Order: sequence, then structure tokens, then C-alpha cells
Amino acid sequence: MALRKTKATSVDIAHRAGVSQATVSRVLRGSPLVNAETRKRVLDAVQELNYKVDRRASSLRTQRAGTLALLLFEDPTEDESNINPFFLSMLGSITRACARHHHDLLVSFQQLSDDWHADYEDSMKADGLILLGYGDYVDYRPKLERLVEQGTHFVRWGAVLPDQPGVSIGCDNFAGGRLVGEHLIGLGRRSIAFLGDASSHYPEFHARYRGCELVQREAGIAEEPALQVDALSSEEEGYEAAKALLGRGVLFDAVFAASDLIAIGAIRALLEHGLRVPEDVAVVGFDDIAMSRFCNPPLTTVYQDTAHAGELLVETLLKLVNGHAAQSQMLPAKLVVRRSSGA
Amino acid sequence: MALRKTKATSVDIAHRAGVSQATVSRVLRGSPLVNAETRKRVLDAVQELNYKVDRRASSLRTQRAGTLALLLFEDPTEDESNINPFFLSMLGSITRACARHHHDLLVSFQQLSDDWHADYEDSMKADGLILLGYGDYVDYRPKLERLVEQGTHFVRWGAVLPDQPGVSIGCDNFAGGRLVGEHLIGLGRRSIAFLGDASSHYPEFHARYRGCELVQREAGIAEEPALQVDALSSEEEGYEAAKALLGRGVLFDAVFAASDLIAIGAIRALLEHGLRVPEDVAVVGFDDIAMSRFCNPPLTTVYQDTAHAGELLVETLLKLVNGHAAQSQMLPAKLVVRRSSGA
DNA sequence: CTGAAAGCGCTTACAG
DNA sequence: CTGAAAGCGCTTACAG
Repeated sequence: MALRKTKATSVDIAHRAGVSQATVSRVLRGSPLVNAETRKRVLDAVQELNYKVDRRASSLRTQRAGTLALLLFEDPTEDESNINPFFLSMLGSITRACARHHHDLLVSFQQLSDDWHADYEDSMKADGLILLGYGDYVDYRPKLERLVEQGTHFVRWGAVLPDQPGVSIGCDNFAGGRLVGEHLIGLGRRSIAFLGDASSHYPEFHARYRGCELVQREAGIAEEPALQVDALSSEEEGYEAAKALLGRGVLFDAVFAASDLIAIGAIRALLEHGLRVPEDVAVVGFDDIAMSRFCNPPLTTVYQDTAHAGELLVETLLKLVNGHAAQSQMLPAKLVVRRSSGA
Repeated sequence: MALRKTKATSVDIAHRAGVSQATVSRVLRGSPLVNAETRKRVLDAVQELNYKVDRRASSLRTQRAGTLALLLFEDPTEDESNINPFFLSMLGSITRACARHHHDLLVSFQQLSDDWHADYEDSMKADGLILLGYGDYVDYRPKLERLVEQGTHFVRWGAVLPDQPGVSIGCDNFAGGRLVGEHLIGLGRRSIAFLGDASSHYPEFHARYRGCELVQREAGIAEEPALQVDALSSEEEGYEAAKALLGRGVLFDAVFAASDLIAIGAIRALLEHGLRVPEDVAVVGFDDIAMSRFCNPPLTTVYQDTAHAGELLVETLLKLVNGHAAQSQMLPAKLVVRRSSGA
């Protein structure tokens, strides 16, 4: 081992301050039943020896880790470095929310196929779990059920559905879809293609689709199944989906992509095909990742307040950890208009 | 507290398997001195009770946390959600490297001004620290010195300098700068502006600058101080720096931006000013963030292998934690040519 | 190969 | 207001 002065313990502090170790602990825990002067002596010693309480020991004793775990999972096919920027931004906000609530954050990337249910909480490293990631909900759901069964404390980010196991926080995807539909219809577009899996396997995408669909129906536009092409959230899949759409020979004057990454890939395919965006085809995405401001043309999209989402996720989980009830909740969606929709 | 069956402990397992608690521990630690049949009985019990060893207790006993901490710090001015995408991609690769080495990762965002030195290791929550972030090196260096003094185990990502406190892993920024210079000169550009702080406060940017400078000098081009404008790594600062450059009235036919974010902001300013990229001005960035593929025009830049960097960071830190010597190391830079440089 | 026992560094009733 | 003591769940010399 590298040389280092061995760490001070509460016993060292007690010795130096001339009190018992128990008193040191009381001072550090902020107990009111300590004489002011005693407290000062202890605090001085803490300062001098640069003492920090050993969180493992205190956690072992109190049975509270003071730590939350974030499980970020992705489809196994995804490239290593290719994490969805949206989740990365969530990660930033969750980290900060944890700090505000004086908790540490353990981060782990997982594959949906992994046996992640409860590992962290079971080994007592974390008091609760935050689940974040895209993945097939049909595979996902039974895992959530097991988590509930085991009494694991967790919150997930994602679609907020009725009869869902556990507590979820998510964007109001349906309202977001409506916003997009209204925007596009308002701009005179009549044939809106949807790029993204619109089945119950991906309920977030599905809700976005339905929201937009409803607006079209209200406007008297008949549903056209050929205008929907499956895609998961990546530039590549967006590109391929747009190609496939083009190959079908159906006419369309707008594309609603289920995510910004899909939209960016779709724009590339459209331009390659000699179409102009937004003149020939208006394009709208979802997420408002940083890139959507800088791509060409800048992308009209739906903004989700990640800062608020992170705070809400942490707050909600902490409620659960402390034995209180907590509700699933939806965050409002907001349309951000940029050049790609031709407004 | 929420209801949940209380967790099984090693005592429960011992009871069920009809052995002592010590034997359970031996089996779980993989000790060779356990009879095969005994081992099986224990493992079966572990399975049945879904037992997981309490890492806090084992860590308290062994004095090893099995956890690494990642301290991501930024300038306090930065917007919450606006984390440099390059660091986010490093974070992904570090997380995975930790998993491969069976360690957990504690993540924390800090401000450079915070008193982050050693908090984590001092409270025994982590065995070592990974330091990641841009910041003024002149402010940063004394903190590194304190870390070394305290015997804290850490590795940082950043400039690899002689006489530097501690161990650093970084990209060969000087070679990267050379690559950019050679590319641009080879394309016939003669006046290369540099956007980025080129002082010892930001040694990574500085090395990139000097690498490019050297190539120009070798090509017989005199240094022109008016062609350098300070900027930290953000789109906004890139935009402002390019504006400032334009305002100076010096002629230039190329821009070397110290980071992709700066380059993207610079392109926006150049286009607004009626210049064409790359026809009038070739632009090259640094980092190869995902966005650089999708911006318009796609950005020529210098790629740093983040996947490898993460692995190296974790490996090196683990060496240190285990009491072995470890070296600072530089990763090769690689030029990625796209449209913005007009090649 | 296995068990009994000490101890890692805390927190918190229990007495006083 | 303070101290002595038990105990959180492990690991690992020490005996046998």
C-alpha cells in the first residue's frame, strides 16, 4: 500500500477532545443534547485531525446507506460511446439533485437483459434505485414486477401508464404528440409520417404517436398505416426509417420523429433524396437535446425539463425510502419551434 | 418504513446450511480451504434465500470499498444541463471500465471551487478518485498537490505535463495540434486563427495551439498574435470569439478551434457574417463529439479514443490503489476529416 | 477443513 | 448533558 498517515477515527477525536467516543458521534450527528462548549472542543479536534466520519460504519449501524443508485440501461445493440444524449442530460440533473439532498449517487450502465433487479439494494449499497433507459417495455415490465414484489425502493423514468408496477415519472408524451400535431396541421401540413416504434413495446413513442394521431383525426385526416415506420432512438435507425418511408412511395409533407436522434437521421436521408427541409418536408423531433439546436436546419422539437425531472425523481425516491407514499407524475411537454418545421 | 422481508445475513445462511458463519464467509470469498460438499450446501442456501453479502460490512472489515469515485467538475458559470458532451462520453466509458473491473462508481459533479479534495476517499466511500473536467490549471494545481500530500489515490484526465502532481492520462494534444496544422497547410491555408485560451491556465488548449503553431513555423509562416482569441469550451464562447476575431479585421482562411463546441459556435458566427465554410474559411475542431458529425457542415476534428481512455484511467487508478507504481500516459490523437475543412 | 472469537468504526438505547 | 456497552454484518488470524 502507498504510505499514508492512517485515518483519524472518532476515538482519536474523543481522545483529543477529552470526551467519550459516544459524545463525538453525537456532535457529528447534530444531536441537541450536547453542551455547547463540549461541542466546540469536539469540532475543533475534528478540524485539526481533518476527521471525516466513516460512512460505511455509520451506514452499517443505521441501516441507511445515504446513497442512491442510478441504473442506466440500453439496448445491447447500442455502441458503447453512443449513449442517448437525453439520458446523459438526465444524469447530470440527477447527480445534482442527489447532491442537494445529501446523497451519493452510484452509477451503473446495464443491459436490459442483465439481472439488475435489486442487486444494488440487496447488497445494501444503495437505499433505492433510479431506473433510466429505453428498452422494450414488454420485457421490462416483469422485471419491474419483481422489484415491487421484493419491496425494492425504486422510481423509473418513462411512460406513466395505468396499472403500472411501481412509481414512474415521465413526460406527458401524449400531450407532446398533440402539440406536434397541432403545430404541423396549423402550418398546413396534411400528411404526417411518424418515425418510431408505435407499439406497446415502446409506450413513450406510442403515446407521442397517439397524441399526434388524435389531432389529425380531429382535423378530418384519415389514418394511413403506411406513414408509420418503426425505429428506435438513434441517428442510424432514423436514417433507415426515412429511407424505408421514401421507398414506400406514399406521399408526405411532414415527419414527426419519435426522438431528436431519429429526426436528425431522417433529415440526412431526406436531403440525400433531394428533398428540402422544411420546404418539401417539415420535420419535428422530441427531447430537445443540445444537438437539435446545432444541426441543419435547427430542429423543431418537444422540450422535456430534465432539471426538474431529476429533482422529482430523487425527491420521489427519497419519499419511498423514508416509508412514505409517492405518486407517479407527468411533466408538461413544451414545443420548441426552430427552422425544420418551416414555421 | 415500507414493508419488506428483512434481508438474509450470513448467519441465516450458516444456519440453513448447518455450518458456521465463518465458513459461509469463506465460501463467498472463494477461499480454497472449504470442502467441496460444504461449499455446495452453502451456495444452495445462498441461492434459496437470495442472499447478497453486505458490502458495507465487508468493506468496513477489509478496509477496501470496491468503489471508485468520479469527480466531474466544471466552471461555475456553466449552465446546469450544459455538460460538455466529451466528458459525458468519458463518463460512459469509465462506468463500463469500472464494471469490467468489478468496482462501483460513485459520480459527483463539483465546481472547481469546491472543497472536493479527498472528501470521498476520506469518508472511506471510495478507494480512489478519477478527476475529470476543464478548469483553470493554475487554480487546479495546488489542489492536486494537496491530494498528493494526503496520500490520496487519484488519476486525472487532462494535460500530461512534466513535474505534475500525481498521475495524469491525457490525449497527445500537441500531436493533435500538429495534425491539424499539417492538414490545413496541406490544403493551402496560410492564415490559421486559433480560438481557445492558449495560456498555461489551460494546458490542453495550449498544447493544441503550440502543435499547430510549430507546423506553421516550419512552413515559414510568421506567428500572428491577433489570430488567437481566448475561449473556453462552449458554443457561446466559440461564437463570441469568432465575432471578436472578425472584429479585429485580420485576414484568415482557416480556424482551428480548441474544441468542437467552440468550432460549432464559430461556424455560426462565420456564416452569419456571410462567409462560407469551408470555401472562405476552413474550420477544424477537437474532441470528435457526436454532434460534430451532424452539424453543418460536418466538422473536421481530432478524435480522442474515449473508450480506451476510460479503461486506462480505471486500470491506472486500480494500480495505485493496490500500492503499485503507475505512470502518466498520453493517448494518440487522430484526425477525422469531414467537410468543414474543405479537403 | 472448520469453528469460536476479535474487531472494523460507527450509533443509540440505557443508566446516571 | 455524558459515558459504558451492545451490536450492525462481515473477515480473518488463531486453534484445533
